[in-house]
Amino acid sequence: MARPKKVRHGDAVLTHEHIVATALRLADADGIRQLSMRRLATELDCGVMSLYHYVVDKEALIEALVDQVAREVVPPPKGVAWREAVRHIAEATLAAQLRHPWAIPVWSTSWPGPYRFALVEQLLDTLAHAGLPPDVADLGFHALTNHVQGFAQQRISFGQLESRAEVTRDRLEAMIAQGKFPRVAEHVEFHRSERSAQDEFGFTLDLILDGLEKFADGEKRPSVLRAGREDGDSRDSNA
Amino acid sequence: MARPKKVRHGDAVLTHEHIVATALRLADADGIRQLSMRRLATELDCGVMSLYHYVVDKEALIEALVDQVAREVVPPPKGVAWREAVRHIAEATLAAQLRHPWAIPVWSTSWPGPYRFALVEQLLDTLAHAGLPPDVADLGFHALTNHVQGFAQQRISFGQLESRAEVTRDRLEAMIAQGKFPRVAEHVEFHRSERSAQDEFGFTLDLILDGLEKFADGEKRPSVLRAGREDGDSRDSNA
DNA sequence: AACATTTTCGTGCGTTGTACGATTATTCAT
DNA sequence: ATGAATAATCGTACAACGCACGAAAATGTT
Repeated sequence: MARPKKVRHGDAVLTHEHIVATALRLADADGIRQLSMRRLATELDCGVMSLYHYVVDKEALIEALVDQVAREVVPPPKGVAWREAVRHIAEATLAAQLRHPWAIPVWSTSWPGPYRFALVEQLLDTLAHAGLPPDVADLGFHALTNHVQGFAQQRISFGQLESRAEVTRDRLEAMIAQGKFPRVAEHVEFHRSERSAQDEFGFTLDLILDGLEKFADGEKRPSVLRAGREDGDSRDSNA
Repeated sequence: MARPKKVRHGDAVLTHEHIVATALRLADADGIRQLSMRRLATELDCGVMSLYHYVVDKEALIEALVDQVAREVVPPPKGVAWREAVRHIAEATLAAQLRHPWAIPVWSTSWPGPYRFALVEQLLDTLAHAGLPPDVADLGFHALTNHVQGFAQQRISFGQLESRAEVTRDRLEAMIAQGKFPRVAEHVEFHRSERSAQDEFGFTLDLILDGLEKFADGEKRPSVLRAGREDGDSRDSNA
């Protein structure tokens, strides 16, 4: 009978929000690889299995974490032009991802939660009001999100390559020192230089937006795409 | 003294190539999540720790696996125009990734091996001969690779969403059924329709290439980028 | 007071990567 | 041929993981 008397160890009440918030803190601090259910339970001062009353499994937990990051993306002000709205969404999403680098690799992999759904809806809706043919809007959506996602990924990869992690850096230096990859060497040099501190993100963003805008209001027709869905923008948000 | 006599169980000789080839087969068959050192050793009919004589750790193994995928990308024929060369590289890379879907999430995450380095070099070199300002080439490189990577990612995500995995599909249906995301519903419908069977990949690829081409041979200057690196294409492959 | 429901969590199972050191096979100098 | 050095193989063991199961406690209801 030498059982511990109290069953609830922690002082605070255990809730979904509290669990997710704590997990988010741990992920921000030590990365997502260091986040285990055991560590999370220890941090929350509760038993491991208690967590499973609020979260079906670890995957669902991570989904919730990513969704919290998506939640940080503040929507653009109402009434701005579509290009500005898109730019706002893209930049805000990038910023949120860079604030939580661990989320970047899982962003596209994990199932989207409600906040990420809302974010997608927002971007799609913005593009739908841009006067683009529906097909172009659908494809443009992916072009834009791919840019954001890829840029974030590249940033952290190069970032952790440059800062610490001598092993990684030495490996790059060794590869370049072979002399077999002069263009890669130049490219790395470009990223190290101040030139690349310019608005790289905006450059490619504008490139995509310019490309899309050409299709606005019948100015140009998508050549590689078959005709279809000519209804235009008939359906509104509450139709 | 009841020790097993033979130490080498398998018949074939254990080499790095053999290990990587077998691991690749297992990954293709059951996905990378099912690939464990133990399973690999079992398949090779050797002890688990024997693997570590040829591979420093599992991460290095996976790097080698991804590099094998990069190896499958055949270079474009010599002498073709730069746009065709870029298109070739992009399409071949996409095809290789889709042949090994498990590699897609790890492609950007894992350290690049020699074959992926060569692939990067190839694309950079192609862009360097396109008459683009160096900065534009460097940024265009990322725009292109992000498109390939993102497209591949989206393809497998949507693919495994549509085929089996009823759970996942039901979750999407439930989200849409809420009626809060009409644009997402349309977008999913677009991807399900025949329209999206068109050359979506090429459309966005052309969009990027068109955008880049405007900067060729001084036709246009990058506006958001500060001047710099005006040397143009002075350095050749063997300078 | 008695019961039902929700919340908590200890125990244990199966699996993972890999550190350590022993064993065996191979090569080479003598 | 013989011994020593080197390379290759692998059994054992450890710490960590996600989580299934079912018991215990807390809380709510009547």
